[in-house]
Amino acid sequence: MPGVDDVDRRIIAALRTNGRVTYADLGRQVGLSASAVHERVGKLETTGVITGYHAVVDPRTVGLGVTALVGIQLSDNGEQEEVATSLGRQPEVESCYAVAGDEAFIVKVRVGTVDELEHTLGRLRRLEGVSRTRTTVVLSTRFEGRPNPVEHYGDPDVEQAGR
Amino acid sequence: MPGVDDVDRRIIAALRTNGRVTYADLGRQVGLSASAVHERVGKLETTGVITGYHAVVDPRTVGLGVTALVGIQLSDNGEQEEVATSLGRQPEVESCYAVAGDEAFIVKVRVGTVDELEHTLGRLRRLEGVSRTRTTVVLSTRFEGRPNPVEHYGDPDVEQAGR
DNA sequence: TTTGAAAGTTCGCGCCT
DNA sequence: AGGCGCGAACTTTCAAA
Repeated sequence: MPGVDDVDRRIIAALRTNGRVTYADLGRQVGLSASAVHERVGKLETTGVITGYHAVVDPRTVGLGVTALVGIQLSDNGEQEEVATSLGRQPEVESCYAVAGDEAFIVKVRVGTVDELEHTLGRLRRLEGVSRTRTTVVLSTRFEGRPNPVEHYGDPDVEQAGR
Repeated sequence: MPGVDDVDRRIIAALRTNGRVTYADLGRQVGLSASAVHERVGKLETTGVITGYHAVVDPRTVGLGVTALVGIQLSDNGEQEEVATSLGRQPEVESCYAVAGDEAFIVKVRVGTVDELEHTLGRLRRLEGVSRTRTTVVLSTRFEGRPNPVEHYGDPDVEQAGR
């Protein structure tokens, strides 16, 4: 588990910005041959730094115009792991974070209509181990999943030592 | 602004799962020639259905091990649009949602350490137009940005009619 | 939408530093 | 180790039908 060096960071930044750049282009951007970049990207993938490449779709264009953030409280005997698993089975739940505070999870839900939201919330509330939900409706997404700028990528070791 | 048809939906699903598939492969998956797929994907891009392709990076491996969800309250004279713009200028703020409720925004922040989180929160609180922040620290990310299953993609018109 | 063909890309391998 | 260049196979990206 080696360090991610400076060239890797620039490769990562480029791939976060455009996940479909060719290795040839990437090489031009970072000043390496296509084969060298190919090799490095392969290593970043197998070491788990890059976990995948995904097209991002405007949810409204595919009938998912309603987004909500939902806090999930466990019941007294609620098992955190089991609830997490159940949440993972709900297709409307796009992201799931275990959080500090009196809620066990905050999840992001995407559905087509408020009708559907009502349905989905009912389903979440009825999951084994869940006592309460608290829903915040998203009115508009200003920006989302923005690639963090390059200068914010660092070697984890350096980060921990240096502050 | 035409409808997204069934083949488009399958193309979208494939590209959400693997944003780097070749058009040739895509064509095999959906039963079309590479050029036909190429044409369709180009159309999906220019009509704003597909907004981009991004590599997904494990934040921990690039020194961003701390995530928090932060609610932002406006001060009495706080201008929503201006605050949104300011939030967009903070590189630690990865996503920003305008929400219903007594907070104007909920943002997702990523930093390297809790020290840095303290710093970033101080900065957010001091932004023109912001009165309060309320921070929820993420303990673990169970899953994030999961591609919604295909059966959840639909023609927006059909969705609205059909429920 | 398909075919066809030129230009460009991927990706393994061996050599070089 | 890691980068480079080669080369065969494959992919992209046109135009024509």
